[in-house]
Parts: sequence; C-alpha cells; structure tokens
Amino acid sequence: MRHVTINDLARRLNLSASTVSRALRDHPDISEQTKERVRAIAAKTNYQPNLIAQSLQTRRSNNIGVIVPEIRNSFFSTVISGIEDLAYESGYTIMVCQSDDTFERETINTRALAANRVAGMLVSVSQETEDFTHLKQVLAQGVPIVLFDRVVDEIDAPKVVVDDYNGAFQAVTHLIETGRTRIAHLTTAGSLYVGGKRREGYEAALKAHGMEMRPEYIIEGGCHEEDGREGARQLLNLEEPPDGIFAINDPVALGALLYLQDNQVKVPEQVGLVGFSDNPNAILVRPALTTINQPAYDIGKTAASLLLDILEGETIEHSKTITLQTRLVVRGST
Amino acid sequence: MRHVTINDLARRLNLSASTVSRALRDHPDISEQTKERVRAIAAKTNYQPNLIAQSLQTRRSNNIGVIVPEIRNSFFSTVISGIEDLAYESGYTIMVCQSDDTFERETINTRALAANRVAGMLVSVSQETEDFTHLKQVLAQGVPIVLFDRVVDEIDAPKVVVDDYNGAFQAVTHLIETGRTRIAHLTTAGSLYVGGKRREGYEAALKAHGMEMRPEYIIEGGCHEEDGREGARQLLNLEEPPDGIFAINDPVALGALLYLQDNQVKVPEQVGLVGFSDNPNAILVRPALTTINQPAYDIGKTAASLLLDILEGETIEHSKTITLQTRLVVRGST
DNA sequence: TGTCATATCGCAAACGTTTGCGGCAACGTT
DNA sequence: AACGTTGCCGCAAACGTTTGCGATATGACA
Repeated sequence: MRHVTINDLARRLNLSASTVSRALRDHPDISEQTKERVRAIAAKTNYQPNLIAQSLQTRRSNNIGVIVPEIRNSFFSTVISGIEDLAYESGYTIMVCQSDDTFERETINTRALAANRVAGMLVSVSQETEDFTHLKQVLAQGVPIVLFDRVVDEIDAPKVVVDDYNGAFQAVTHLIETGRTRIAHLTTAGSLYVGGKRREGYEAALKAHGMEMRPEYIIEGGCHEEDGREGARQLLNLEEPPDGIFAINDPVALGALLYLQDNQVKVPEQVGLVGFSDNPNAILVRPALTTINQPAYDIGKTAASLLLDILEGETIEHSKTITLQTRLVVRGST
Repeated sequence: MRHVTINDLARRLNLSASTVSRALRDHPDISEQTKERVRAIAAKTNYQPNLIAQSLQTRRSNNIGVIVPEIRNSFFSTVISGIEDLAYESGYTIMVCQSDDTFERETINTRALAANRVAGMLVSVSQETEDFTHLKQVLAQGVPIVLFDRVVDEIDAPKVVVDDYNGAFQAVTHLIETGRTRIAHLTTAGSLYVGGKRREGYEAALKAHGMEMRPEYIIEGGCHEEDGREGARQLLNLEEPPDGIFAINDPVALGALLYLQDNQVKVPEQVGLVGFSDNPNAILVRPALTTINQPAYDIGKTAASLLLDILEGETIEHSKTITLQTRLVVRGST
C-alpha cells in the first residue's frame, strides 16, 4: 500500500540506505554487481524516489510555478502549453495558478508557490495589481521570476513580450491604407502594460499619417467579448461613427463584430475591423478577422527557456527583455 | 537572501523550534504572549513555512496532479479552470501535465506526479493508452485518482463524465426532427470512451426513428478541425452525400462547416450540422453551430470536488460515476 | 612481511518540519 | 509540608533523502 522507500530496499538487500542511494544514482563507489541488485529490486517493487525528501535535502526543486490571469482563455492556455512542453523536456513539472485578474488571488498564489519552494516562477500579472511587493519578496528569496505578456517595469526580472507597439502600429496603418479615415480604438481601462503599448502604437500610427486623434474614439472597457459589444454600441451611438476599429484583442474584436452585424453594419464595407492575438477562432467568423498574430505558444516556450537558463546557472541580466515580433494577418474584416 | 526557517525564528527569540512551530499553529500549550512574539517576527522576516519539509514530515501533500491530453483546447483548459478554482478554495495547488495524447508522455507524467507525492490525481486518459498499469500502480500506492471525460472502465476509480450517449441521441434526433433523412457521423478512430458512447447514441437514435444505418456515413478520423474538413470532404465525395452531419465535437464540426461552405454547400439548407461541446467559438461562426452543451467548467469542479472528498476521508465507492447532463443548443446550423 | 593504494561500503549528520513525552516552575489543595 | 495540577516550554526522534568521511578488506608492491 504505502510508498516504498530507499530504506525498504536497503533492508531487503542487507545494505545501507546510503549504498542504495548511491547505487541508484550510479555512483562509482558502488560495485556493478550491487548496482544491479539494487536496480532489480527497485524495478520489481516499483520504487519511486521521493522528490519531496530529495528537494528538502538538496534544497532544489524540479517544479516551476506559473501564474496567469485565467487558464481558459485561448491565449494563456496556449502559453501554458508552450511552457509545459519545454518544462517536460527538461524534467520539470509546472504548478499552475490563475489569479482571476484579482490582486488578492495573485498574492495568495504567489505565496503558495513560494511556500512550495518552486525553483522559479513564470508570471503574467493581473490587471488589478499595482503593488508588487509579493513578487519582490520572491525575488529577494532568491527565486527567479520571468514575466511574460502582462509585464511591469517595477519588477527587476527578465520579460518576454510581443511587440505590442509595432503590432498596433501595423494594425492601424493597415486600416488607414485600406481607406479608413475615422479610426477608433477599443482598449482596456487601467494601466496594463500591453494596453498602454498598443494604445501608443495606435496614436503613433494616426500621427504618422497626419490624422487627428479624437478622444471620443477611444473606448476604455474590459478585455472580453462582451466588452467588445459594449464598445461597439458606444461607437455606433456617436454622431459620427468610425469607419475603422482597432480592438485591443480578438475577443473584443469578435464581440464588436457580432454587435455590428447584429445592427446591420456591414463589415468590412462600412467598418473595417482588426483585432490582436490571432486566436484560433479568428478564422471561424465570417468575415474572418484581420488581426495581429501573436505567437502565444512561442511566448510560453521562450519564457520557460529563459527561466530554465537562469536555473541552470546562466547569468541573465535582470532587465533583459525579449520581444517577439507580431505579424499582420489580413482577412475578410478589412 | 535564503529562505528564513523556523530555526531562524527560534534563535532570534531564544526559543526552541518546537515552540515556534506550535506557536505558529496556535497550539494551546503556548502562552499568548510568546505566540504574539513569534507571529510578529514571522511577519517581519517574511517567514513562509516550507511545505516541502512539512509534507515530508506529515506525509501529506497539498497539491494534486492533473493530466490532460492537451492544455490548449478550449474544453480541457476550461476543465482545468474549474479544477483550479476549487483547488484554490481548498488550499490546494495543481500540477498540470499534458500527455499530447501519447502513451509515453502520459506514463512519464504519472510517474513524475507520483514522485512528487501529489495527494491525488485527476486524469483524462490519452487516446493511445491501452495499458493502464501506470495508473493502477498509483492507486496501489494509495493515491486516489478521479477520471474525467476520457474515462476507462479498466481503472477502478470514480469517474466524471457527461451523458455522451444521450447527448448524441439528442443531437441526431434533432437532425431527424428537422427533416434530414441521411445522417452521417464524424467520429474518432480507436476505442475512446466518449467516442464509443456518442456513436452508440447516434446509432440508437437512427434505430429509434426507423432509419437504416449506412456504414459509409460513419467516418473515423481525429478530433481536430482538420479532421472535420477531411471528413466532410469524404462525405461530399459519396454518390449520395448526407443531408445531416453529427460531429463528435465542435472543432470537427467547425472544420466540416468551413469545408462545406468553401465548397458551396449551404448550411443548414442542404446539410444540417451539429457538434458537441458548445465551445465558445460555436457562437462565432455563421451560421452559429447547433451543438450539445457540455459543462466543461462543471466537469472540472465536480471531479475536483470528488477528489477532495476522498482526500478528506470520505469513503466513495470506487466505481462511482457522476454523469453530468448535456443540453441541446439549437442555433443556425440546423 | 609490512606498506599502501584501491574498491566497496556504512555512519551519521543534515535539510525544515511536527509531535510525543518529559521537565520544571508556580500554583492551589489537603 | 507534601502533594497534585496546570501552564509553558524543550528534547529528541522521525519523515526520506544525500553526502562527507571513515572503516574494512583486498590486492599490489617493494
């Protein structure tokens, strides 16, 4: 019933625990013959090393913590897939938490992971978070962190992001080049990194093409589909509705698309629409959504690989930021 | 830099480690005054109990293992969300692995989780798996398992499934009631539990309405979007193509839908289409997809709650199976 | 034959907790 | 004055590993 330990093996072989331990790790001090005996009985009894005890002894863990706003959400679950794939290859296991975009849950999760003595953490901070002491404490304990996507400057850790600024710039430029002149932006409230960068890109693109910026064309909301619907509703109610919309992400864009269509606004004829992320369902809608491809899986792999490098002892400068390039994907909505 | 331990606190307070430990756990043997002193310095030094050491000592862990075929996949990531939410409430952390639908990776993951001494496991078995000794060994070690969605009878553990049979029956009946007479089924190869049940439901519905079963209308493939395209292609090539298609899940249905539309087949006029899962993107396509709602989030919550009950000591009969009900959601594709 | 290197193994401490048990004051009770 | 309670705390063992060091036997060598 219970787990078999190294002592069980030792007893059955009339050996000491140390010898068994060394035999299992192929230590040169142990004769080939006893190694064989140990391996045989270990296999027979289905012995599995207790990583808990091992971690305690060696003071190093083989699992890494991951914190994301929400697991369901195609972008983050894809990132997690990338992380897990790389972790698996390297013999690590991931502990996954979701903050539900709340500060409270993010801090509790951080503490739980720290208490579990994870080797390192990969985190995408919540929308609410403005105080970062919980993460700084982790760093102070010598546990490395790599931030991804929702990164913040306040934390002195490597970051993996996509080029939000350029992506937004591309998106808006594309809208302009396809003849739109009144371009709105659906963004999030609050000071989220990605939101800020995309907004900057939006504004820069307008300016670069000599277009004026109209405050009523910037709608701050959330980042889900219903927020897109709501944003589109507000835009349609304006005296002079826009003829182009750049949404902060695909869910918002899709919400807007559906709202527009439900209200007999033709896309792309009357309004051009572009999203951000290139979610799998961007190609399901009709018209298919023009969007900015954001390599979610690669973000996960890159962030994980960065963390693993640090764990292997490589010295990475704290402020290193890897920026993955985005790609404009033109489809039917523009 | 390093983590502060209970001994550090003891030294700074001129106390023994045992007293500090008891103080932190509010043991009645310790005076309120020293408890206060301990709590104060613990907070000040940002002491966090080492769960590793704690687990080793108490022989119980506060994290549970989760194995799914793939994390990105809206259904599974939603299930994981449900699991994590409940685990969070109960003070557990989840370790998530993906098998990539391969037997090898599933076994390695189970071993890793077992070595990590998780308190229990929630697993949805891979499509390849036909030998279940890795899971049986886990059970033999006294670690409870709850299976969900992709369950198998060979394993003597509680299971959480949706009523695949009935769901499929509903789906096909709906196709029949809307006037289709030649109804095909896109399913998976292999002996997957869900696949089998849904196929039984398909066949039963045909029989219940006095319709003949035509083997060429059953296409075995995979369970992704491209498999849906491929399945639709094969069906269109038949001498007498079907006028109704029941797909094993939404991705397959969506693939079929897109293929049909790309080939000028009108849905729902010429072919009625119904999927299974009610993925979020089922409502994004036009026509929106008629499908069988499968409460993914609830599956996660239910499975997790079942496991937690077992961990709390409740005796659950091994063969207990919780069947969550499905719901036909009629939309534009039929 | 004594010395010494080598091969093979065990002792014991340590990692950070928890917990049974015992110790020792300071009481109150006969 | 002797005793039993009670309150408060420390000792030490244990959980399952790893590892530095020492122990023993064996053979080689001079």
